[in-house]
Amino acid sequence: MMGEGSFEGRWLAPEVSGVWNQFLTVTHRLEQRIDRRLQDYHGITHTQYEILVRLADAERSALRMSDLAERIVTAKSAVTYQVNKLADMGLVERNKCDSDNRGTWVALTEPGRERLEQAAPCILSLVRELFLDSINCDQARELTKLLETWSANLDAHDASDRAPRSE
Amino acid sequence: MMGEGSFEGRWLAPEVSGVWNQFLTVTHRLEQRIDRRLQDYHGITHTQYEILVRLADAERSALRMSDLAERIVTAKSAVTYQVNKLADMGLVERNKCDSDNRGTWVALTEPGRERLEQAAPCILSLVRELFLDSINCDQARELTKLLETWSANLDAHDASDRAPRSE
DNA sequence: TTAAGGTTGTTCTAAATTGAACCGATCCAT
DNA sequence: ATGGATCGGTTCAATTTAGAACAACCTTAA
Repeated sequence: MMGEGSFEGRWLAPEVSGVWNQFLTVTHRLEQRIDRRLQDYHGITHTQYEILVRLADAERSALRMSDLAERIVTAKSAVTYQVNKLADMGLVERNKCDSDNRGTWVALTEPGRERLEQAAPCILSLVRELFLDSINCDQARELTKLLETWSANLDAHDASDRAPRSE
Repeated sequence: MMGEGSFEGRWLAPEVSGVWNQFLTVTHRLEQRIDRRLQDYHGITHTQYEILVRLADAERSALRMSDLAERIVTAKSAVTYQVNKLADMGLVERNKCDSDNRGTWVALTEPGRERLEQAAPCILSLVRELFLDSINCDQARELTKLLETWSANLDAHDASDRAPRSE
């Protein structure tokens, strides 16, 4: 009734399914920790922080809404919501786009940059402490390779998604 | 103004910060994909699926609310909410706890087990396709080690959290 | 020019998640 | 025992998110 590959109630070799479970658990816990740290000490959520980071990394410290949505991997409506909040806080600025009247540029303001520069060291030290410091060079290389593979898998899966019954 | 270790607008060596960014992106995309697949084909969310999995893996296919909350890494109130929904769907059953009158046992029902056995192969094949198949044995070992380290880091950080100014 | 089709971003609604407040029940010192 | 702390779970309000519907705009091809 459980199909082949069953190991007394599991559907994956235990050591393998363990990796996946722990992966889920660890990622949840990491995000939770960062979120709490940001809210407690810097008054912004992780999503908002990610927006500030992406903006700071961008060309003229500005991005289009859709770009932003793609980079932080959320729905467009969520970006609208959060950008509005950030704009209310004065950390971000909305400007019309000249070349395309539909578009909006979101730009980091000076207070926004300051807030980011305040928060970043705090968060990065947390990321180091929890995540990066435990990785040696070989492992970093290996992990990078894995992440690229997973990313490519997702891209491939994206493509095949348009034709649902391609298997 | 940006502290030491600044690389033209970044606050971490580029290759290192890249790992973290991609880690965030990949985990989001993975979860998104699994969530969509579950909702489209099996009418449950990822959270609900995780609850069913944990129950199926548990002793007598039952767990206490708090246990459940800890295992799926969410707030207790979210568990109450989701268990109620699952109970309404008939996939799960709530029972009073004999030894502790405050407690509630959540148990997988027969329909619950059936639903899980329907969904699991679908999800596991997706997990394999996107995540596991790209990993060879060495990498799996390495990844397992990393996950355990991260987990331990989080535990340690938990402990030091009670004394906020322990640094 | 214009109509068709795709893109950009917002709005609206429903769902999910969190954290705080809360209530019984339990535990443990005295 | 009994009073105070703690635990297990629910309830409630506030925040966040996704998705669908929508309006405005752009592009292209006839």
